[in-house]
Amino acid sequence: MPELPEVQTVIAELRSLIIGKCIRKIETLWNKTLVNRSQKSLEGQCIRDILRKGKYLIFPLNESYLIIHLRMTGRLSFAPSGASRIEEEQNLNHVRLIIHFSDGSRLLFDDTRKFGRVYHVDNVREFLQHVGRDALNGQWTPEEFYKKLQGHKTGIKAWLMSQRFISGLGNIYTDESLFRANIHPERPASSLTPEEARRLFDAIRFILQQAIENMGSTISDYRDAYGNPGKNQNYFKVYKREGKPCFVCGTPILKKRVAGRSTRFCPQCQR
DNA sequence: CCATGTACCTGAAGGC
DNA sequence: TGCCTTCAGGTACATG
Repeated sequence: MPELPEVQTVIAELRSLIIGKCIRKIETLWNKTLVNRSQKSLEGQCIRDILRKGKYLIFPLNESYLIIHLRMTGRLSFAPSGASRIEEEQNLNHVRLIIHFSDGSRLLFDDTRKFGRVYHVDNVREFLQHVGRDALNGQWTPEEFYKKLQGHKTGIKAWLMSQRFISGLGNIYTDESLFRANIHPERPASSLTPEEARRLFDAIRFILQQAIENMGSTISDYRDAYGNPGKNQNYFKVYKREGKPCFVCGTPILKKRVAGRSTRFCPQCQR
């Protein structure tokens, strides 16, 4: 489910809700959700900050780190102290883990499909070393983006989705970015011209920032930390629009399996 | 290195 | 209504 904009939206909200709070207890309701790779105790440690790299949420604690990946249906919901019926109010029917804070408030991790994970680690750098630089990291330049494409004959969609070179893009925003840049999803990554690479670079930033302004996209499961859906699904140009006319040229949008995923694109506009 | 398939899970939607 | 298949915002791992 959540890609970079959805994770960013949740983080922005959690920032004012849980930074500074201290963990009283972690309650696991599905044992595979929590992956503990640290010898430190979580109890008594406090949330010092909330960071993000790609789709990973990073919570620095006093002596270790909690790292969360929401995968397809993961959802984080904050329950203030005294909010005893938040599960019913927000339709949290698949709560897998609860962080109980010392002030009585809670952070609930709900995850229908059980793919999401909460990792407890000592070394973030080591844990995320195979994840490429975040798509919205200010260090990116179009020139560097172009250079990274070189030597990779794999399709541009697979390249963007791998998370190894640039992180944060999933199925929705990859398709939306490639449409905006007029680039066919099966083009070999290294075949992009410097001009095309710049168009794609600009398109990625536009698409992601627009989605963040719209509080993410809700297809079915995604909700923010307050249980509210996003609005960005109203701005899709190709995602879920197969068979409908392209907004630019009128040609029906195609749906095709690319890089193992359903891929939507305009065969006329994207070359 | 690269592409493809499978596994992990649940539930919604569509076909019959 | 019910049964069966397919599909879904993701990633890791095995296989050619």
